[in-house]
Amino acid sequence: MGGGGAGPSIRLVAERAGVSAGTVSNVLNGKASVAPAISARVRVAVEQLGYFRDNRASRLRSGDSRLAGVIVPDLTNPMFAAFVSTLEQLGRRDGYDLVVVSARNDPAEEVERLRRIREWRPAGLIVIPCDGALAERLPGGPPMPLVVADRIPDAPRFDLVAVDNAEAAAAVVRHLGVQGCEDCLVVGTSLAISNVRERWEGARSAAGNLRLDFLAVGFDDHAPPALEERLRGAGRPQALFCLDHETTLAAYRLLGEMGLGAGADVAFAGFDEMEWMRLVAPAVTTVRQPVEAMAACSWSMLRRRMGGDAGPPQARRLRCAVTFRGSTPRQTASRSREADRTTQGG
Amino acid sequence: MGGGGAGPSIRLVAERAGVSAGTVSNVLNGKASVAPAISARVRVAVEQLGYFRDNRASRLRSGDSRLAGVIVPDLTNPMFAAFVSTLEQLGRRDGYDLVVVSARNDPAEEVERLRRIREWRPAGLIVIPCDGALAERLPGGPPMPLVVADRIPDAPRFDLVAVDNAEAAAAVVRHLGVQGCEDCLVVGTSLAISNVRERWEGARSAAGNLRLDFLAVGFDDHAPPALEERLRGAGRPQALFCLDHETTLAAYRLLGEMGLGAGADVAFAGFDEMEWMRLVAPAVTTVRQPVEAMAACSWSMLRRRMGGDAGPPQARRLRCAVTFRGSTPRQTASRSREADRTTQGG
DNA sequence: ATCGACTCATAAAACGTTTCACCGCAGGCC
DNA sequence: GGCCTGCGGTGAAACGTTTTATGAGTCGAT
Repeated sequence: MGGGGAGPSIRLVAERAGVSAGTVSNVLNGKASVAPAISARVRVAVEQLGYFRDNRASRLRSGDSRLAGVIVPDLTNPMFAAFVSTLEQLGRRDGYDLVVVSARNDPAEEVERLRRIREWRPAGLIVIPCDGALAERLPGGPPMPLVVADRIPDAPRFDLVAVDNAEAAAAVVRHLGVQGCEDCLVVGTSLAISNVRERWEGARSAAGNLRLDFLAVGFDDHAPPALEERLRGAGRPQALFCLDHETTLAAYRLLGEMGLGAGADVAFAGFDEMEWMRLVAPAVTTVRQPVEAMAACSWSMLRRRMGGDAGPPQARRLRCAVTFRGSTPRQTASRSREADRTTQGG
Repeated sequence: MGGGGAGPSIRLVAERAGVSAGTVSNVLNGKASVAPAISARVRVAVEQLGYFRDNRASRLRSGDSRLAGVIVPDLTNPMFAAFVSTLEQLGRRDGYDLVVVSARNDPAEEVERLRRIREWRPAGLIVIPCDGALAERLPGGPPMPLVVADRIPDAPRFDLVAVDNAEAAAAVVRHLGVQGCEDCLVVGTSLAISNVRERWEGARSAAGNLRLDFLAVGFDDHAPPALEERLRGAGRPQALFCLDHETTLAAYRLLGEMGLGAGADVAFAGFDEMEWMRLVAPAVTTVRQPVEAMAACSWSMLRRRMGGDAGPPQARRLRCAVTFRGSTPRQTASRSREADRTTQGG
């Protein structure tokens, strides 16, 4: 006995309590009514043997999966970590086990993870895709409840939860304009990510007579040379606006290494508020995404789907909060100096 | 037939390919040799039906679990996130699925998570306990391969991977002494956590004639009032040394809110290097823990246990790196001023 | 021609659980 | 006493897979 896995089986418990296996199951799951005396005997046997259920058999037999998969592009990104952490709490509250995996920003790994998760027969999936295009390279099988969060796949066949990227970016750009900025370099990892694309378009739509220029710097460059070049010398823009977590961090670090002061030498704004942005001086103007709300919204949508709702795909947009801080100061005094320097633009 | 979970069963594939279920299994797992013609037919059928294995049945039947559980106190702590992320990569490399859960710094939740994970019959567990005492309130059952990381349970019955806490803290304290500090307030969440305890003891052992004082501030206080009181007014210590991630962040934020400059008004050092510590001015002196190495070490120890090794528990200590930066400056010039202010201490 | 050895495929058993059909039995009612 | 109605328990089937014992067939050597 003892079997492959450790631990006693339900049959052993049944034998010890002098009842049948079905009765033990009924006691443990409360599905059918059991006489108090028997129930007590069973509980004692469970306690004595240290029995605990084998979910593999349990979930196999009862088609009820009570398992949900979560895939994020990168667990070390604090935003995604918060997302997962919130989901975990919600899942637990509703009696679901969560399988959390990170795709490490690699579409190939994403699809591989999806394959493996699927083999556990989850009741639903919440995915933050690492690439807009690859979100629909989902394994073919039967459609499974699926919520796509944060980043929008190219084909809108799924339930969707995201933030109001364009509006948030527009707010930042408008602010820069009001502060007197004349030109701004907008930086992001890649326009292949829907977030970055939407933010860039939102920024452009609100540019007014602020000159905008976009630069894609990719993921793994800590000090992107292309960016460094743009910040060096006479052509340096008055403002720098970073469209995602990675870029914001990399650019701010680069500014420091180049001896440029955020706010003083270059106005600086970014996405994805993190604690340090309030700790530095001057503090950094950022867009704060409502991660917890996004997680909660994703979970409730997924629950509805797992409950059997088969309506058409829904999309929800959550509003971001922009906090203006010292890193995007009024450009009055410095503008003349800057204008002098950037004669090439005139 | 579709059954409870979605997707076709292995029997359907077998029927379609005109073979038996066992043969399909053999083709898919390569355990026994199958004639090339049959193998091809089976693969075609698999492809056409979109078959994929049901791990619940698979792992149930073959006792092989190929599943490992990971429990950390808090996924939003970047150190633990990095730990998990590394583990995930290693697990995948070795063909293991990982179940990752966070205990949210709550021992009760930790034990509840452990219970639930256990029901999936994992082959092993890697735990960063949220509390030294509660690590051995493990569910009773049969002993399972288990590696405890980062924090040391009170009873050393398990394999253990941790860092050289005492030595790292001692290095920081020695540095403070050399810089001319006379008194230092040491802050940590709780001495119930072995890390904090070891660091505090290491600090004390290296104090020399530097006066040390310890303050426990708990977890959820963003601006711990007790700490604020100690930093206000005449009794303010010359140096502040924070013994863990949470405290370092909270204390640094508090300094800012109080208008005190780290380095200028109070020498400041902390544990758990994070990116912003290099971004602020002056940069923060910190102890960097080798998280990735800790994860790799945990995994290799667990693999050995899962492979059947039943030797006595082993313990490994990894070395931390201390980076001295501007937040712990030489106190020569300012010491006289400070001494003037802290007349009560003279 | 017979035997042994080897290769492949099959049918059935097993894993641990839940569910389903069934049955004994007590009690109330006619 | 016969009959219906529930209650509370049982044995067996089922979930989808892997494994094991078995057997059918081929080939080469005696």
